[in-house]
Amino acid sequence: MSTKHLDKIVALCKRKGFVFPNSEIYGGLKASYDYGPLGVELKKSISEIWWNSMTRLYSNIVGLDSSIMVHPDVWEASGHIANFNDPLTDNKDSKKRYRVDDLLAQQKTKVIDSLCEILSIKNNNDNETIDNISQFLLKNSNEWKSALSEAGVIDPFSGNVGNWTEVTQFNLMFQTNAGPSEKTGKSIFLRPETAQGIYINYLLVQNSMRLKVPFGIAQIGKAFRNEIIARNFIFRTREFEQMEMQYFVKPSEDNEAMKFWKKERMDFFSTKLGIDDKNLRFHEHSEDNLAHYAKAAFDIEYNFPFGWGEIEGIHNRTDFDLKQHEKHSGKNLTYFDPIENEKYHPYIIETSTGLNRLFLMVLCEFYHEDTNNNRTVLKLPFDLAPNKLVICPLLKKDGLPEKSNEVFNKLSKEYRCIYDEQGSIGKRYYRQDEAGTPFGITVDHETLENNSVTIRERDTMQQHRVEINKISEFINDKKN
RNA sequence: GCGAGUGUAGCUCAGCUGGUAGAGCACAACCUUGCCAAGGUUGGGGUCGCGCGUUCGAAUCGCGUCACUCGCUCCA
Repeated sequence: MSTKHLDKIVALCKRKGFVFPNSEIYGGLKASYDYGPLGVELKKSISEIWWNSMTRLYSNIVGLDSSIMVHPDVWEASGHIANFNDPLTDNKDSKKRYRVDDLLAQQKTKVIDSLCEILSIKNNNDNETIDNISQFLLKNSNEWKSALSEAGVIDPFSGNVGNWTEVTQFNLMFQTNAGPSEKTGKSIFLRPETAQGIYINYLLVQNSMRLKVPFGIAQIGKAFRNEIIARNFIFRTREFEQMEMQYFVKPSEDNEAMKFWKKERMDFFSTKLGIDDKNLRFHEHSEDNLAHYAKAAFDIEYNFPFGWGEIEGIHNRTDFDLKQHEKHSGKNLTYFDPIENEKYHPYIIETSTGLNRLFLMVLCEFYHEDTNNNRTVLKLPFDLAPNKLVICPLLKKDGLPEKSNEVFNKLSKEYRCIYDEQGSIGKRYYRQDEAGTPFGITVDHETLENNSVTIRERDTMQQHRVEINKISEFINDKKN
């Protein structure tokens, strides 16, 4: 596979109505995409398969749909605000990026002296002075664009004075105001992950459903991250859809639960979505690479045309989040275990996957170029295909369109069907191959005599003669 | 965010050193066609990403901007 391959998928997505660039008539909006008529069906199919498998296959997992906007203190508690508010600068020469306070802490005193002089900041030769400098540079970045270079701030990587960019701050979270007036409105954030909505509701869910540990809460919803860079089509976008399941366990049983979910989630991709094992692998986060809340973390990665990329994270978040929310809210968030007769904060095993990434994965996995027959085929499994059947009159005359409409009306009650009478029959088959439609039903003159049609299979191009009232039976038998 | 490259019809692209926009495919109508694309006729569709500038005149040159691709960087 190659990048060329991805380009072809992007082109197919636009051509056939899977994915369009957002705001295209205005020149586009970076890393923002819209899902077209076929795309919305595929996306829904994937999320339905996930939702059904989570909430039906496991009797101790229930669903939730929490709101995108929550009390701002939630993000204080979760660590999202504290961990992402550092002023940064880039050295254009070495192309390295630094936190300004870290960078200044590594400078000789004369550099700090000189900075204080340039900026007229009181110099106490301490960390506070460094903080003052970096905050000042952040607030006045326009005026003092070149202050760092002027003062001779050294790049520890190159050992030379850096060619520094103006100091900027990256905010992961989208911030806005609740209430129509900016003055009186409260500052709120669009959620950067759906998980927190589960944590703050976990006791309400547990009580209302009379759940006992271990139990899980599943949720599908949009999340927003102000990514510094967004690349690779819909792989990393600022607005995206998460499918998360947070599993609450006895702290002593966390390792076992991790093991269980690692296997379950890997199986999901291979058996439920039909992804080839050789395109899937685990990636374990090394200890010094773990997020601030995690004890252990595994990613499931897929072999995309642009390389291996994360499609799901399975993390042991311990009791970090619940304890944080307890601390910040002042409410008791312990779970009472009636069997052990004790109270504790459950450990949380998180399985978190990105719907948009699965969408891209599915397209990459099932995109095929059939060079023998000179056609492009999207070999989507039946359950994922946006349209299941295409109904075609062999010819656009002799009452065949009318008969086809009858067949269409009958079958569309059961399957998502599409009707096509335009062009030669072969062309119509090929058109639908590219859109992933698994079966073609063709009405011909014989149909008028004995009510039988031709069913043509997308992947093998084989044809079968089937009576109209046995079509469902045939398809249900053949579809997987 | 930094660096490099790209941006002409829905798609893939042509358009040499500046002189009033082209092809193939796709799409639509009619004909042809009796089961696997590319047969015929006709037609719709582009202020050449956007803006400013240089010029008598710019798709073609310059600057800016937006978007995409690649590398670096970042990634709760």
